[in-house]
Amino acid sequence: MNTATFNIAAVERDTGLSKDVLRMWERRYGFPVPSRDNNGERCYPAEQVDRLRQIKRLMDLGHRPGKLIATPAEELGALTSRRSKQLTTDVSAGDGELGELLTLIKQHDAAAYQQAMQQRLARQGLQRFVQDTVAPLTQQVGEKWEDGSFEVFEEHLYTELTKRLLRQAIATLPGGPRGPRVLLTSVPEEQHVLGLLMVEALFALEGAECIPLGTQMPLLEIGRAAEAHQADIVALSFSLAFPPRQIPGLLQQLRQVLPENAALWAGGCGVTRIGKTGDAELITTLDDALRALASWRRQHA
Amino acid sequence: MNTATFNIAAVERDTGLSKDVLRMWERRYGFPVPSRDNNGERCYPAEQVDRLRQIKRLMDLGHRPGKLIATPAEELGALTSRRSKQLTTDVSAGDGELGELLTLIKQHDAAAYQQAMQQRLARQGLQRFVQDTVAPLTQQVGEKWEDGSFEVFEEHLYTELTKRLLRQAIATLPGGPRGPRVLLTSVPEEQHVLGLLMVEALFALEGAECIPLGTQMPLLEIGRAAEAHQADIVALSFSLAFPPRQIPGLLQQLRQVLPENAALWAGGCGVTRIGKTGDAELITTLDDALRALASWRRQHA
DNA sequence: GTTGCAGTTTGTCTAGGACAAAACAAGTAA
DNA sequence: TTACTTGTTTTGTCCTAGACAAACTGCAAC
Repeated sequence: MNTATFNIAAVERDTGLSKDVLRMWERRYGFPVPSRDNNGERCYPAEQVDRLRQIKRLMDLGHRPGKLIATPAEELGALTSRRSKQLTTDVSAGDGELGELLTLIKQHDAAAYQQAMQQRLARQGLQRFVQDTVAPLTQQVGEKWEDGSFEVFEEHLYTELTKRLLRQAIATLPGGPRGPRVLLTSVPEEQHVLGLLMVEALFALEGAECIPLGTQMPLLEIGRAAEAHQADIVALSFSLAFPPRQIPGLLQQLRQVLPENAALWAGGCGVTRIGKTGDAELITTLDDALRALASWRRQHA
Repeated sequence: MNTATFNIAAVERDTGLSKDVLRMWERRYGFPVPSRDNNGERCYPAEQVDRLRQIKRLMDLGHRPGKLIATPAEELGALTSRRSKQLTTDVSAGDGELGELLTLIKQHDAAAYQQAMQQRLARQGLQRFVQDTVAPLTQQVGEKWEDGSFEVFEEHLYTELTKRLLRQAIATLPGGPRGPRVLLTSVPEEQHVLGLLMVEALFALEGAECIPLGTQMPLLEIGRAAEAHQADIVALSFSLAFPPRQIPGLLQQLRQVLPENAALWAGGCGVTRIGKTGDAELITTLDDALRALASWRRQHA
């Protein structure tokens, strides 16, 4: 089976590599080399799509395409595991329980995972649950995915179940009449929402009024929403997969459509890769976010 | 303000119109006509981006670009309201309470909306809540958005809050050891999840075992997930915004990577616009979904 | 009505060229 | 050693312009 072939649009959808890039690589590196259909259009076999996704994964980790494409398939796996093992060990060493949670996901046992997490939440309280469980767990799932020991769909399952837990926990919190009004969202193309939910949980605990708008808001709409909700802070999230080149321009454009008195905060792993900018405050960790909130309150006391 | 200009990538992000289409329209229809920067690259002013989004909205409704672009801006609004008013009236006439819920969203009063919905859920029970409240409400929000009386961010707020309610309700249901195992997800580029959640709620009520994988799964990964979870049914959702041309090929490819004995169901407004296919069962309404489930059970009794 | 057939509209693909921004390497200064 | 500057290579994105197939329209015949 798996004799299906993919046209260039399908490959773009499935790998996240733009058509331009796919054609450019073919021209420059001689990979991928799809066959052609009757109209002379590219037909990618499934195996090339898989390899492309693996390469994209490594690129998001900081590797460069020229080298990856030159590397034979067998060595690709080795590349990653070497790099992320050192990361994984010092994170997971401290808390073997996280490993058990990961195992439940790996076994696709949704019910057991949810139960274990519920218990943890009850034991730790929401703040520590977010900081000591969800955050490192997400980190590790990311690493497992990077080194290939988690499939994409396993990461999706983790994300989906964890989203539900966090949302449920947030729903039980009282609305915060106290702190600033924080509008939480992400730009189009950026679909990762776990980071936003973690921040929302922490902010809601601090009594801030969070307005979750989900992901993928067009820039002009973010501006309108900020105005309509009279938001004090607009918080955006960028994941590692988001093209870093676009971020600075994007923040600049957003700054221009936002009300003067609204603060713009940009967080997530994606912003660690860009330099400082005058348009937005960059927030790289959950602690940073709490610090930023405290600092905002001091300035607006 | 709003003197910011957008490059072609930003416009693609914000409107959902591909770079190819943007350039083609410029060539053919003479709109949009962006200015150029020092490198000769296109710079779109904010107002053109807004008009493009409006046009895209109407296209998703079935209008054709050639005519829309020829229509002056003032008339665009009229086009839509005329078309959807007749729809709205016969839906909302029966239940004025839905109007109140819409008003709460329009006033951006998240807390009051959530409370009202919680009450409704308690009163109606989950099944009727989904079928008689969430489904028509979603329909109406879509129409309000189409005719411009809802902003995008208001639709997002509705979606986000309603997602939370449904997920919370689903979480309280016991896992179903009885029915088929249903894997719920959507393909990359398809981010709408409310429809999937509604189906999940109904199926979970029927005792089926639902495996929610969130949205945007690459095709090959859907195949792997179906195998790993031993899914009996793979249920996909397509919204109106999803390019209809891609759907048939996509279902065909998916059918090829799916285990033989797994059924493939495709639902959502998006599939109403494509013809019958041998690769998947098309499901256009929530009732259809329940019928399909009952039918599956009869065949596998 | 609806079925079939031309004609028109529309999106997507193709090709290759150009260029700027990012990443790297090497050399120099503290 | 570290920290900074400089030149070079790598890489993605944008550009133009042409071709074609699929989808839709309108008209005619049944």
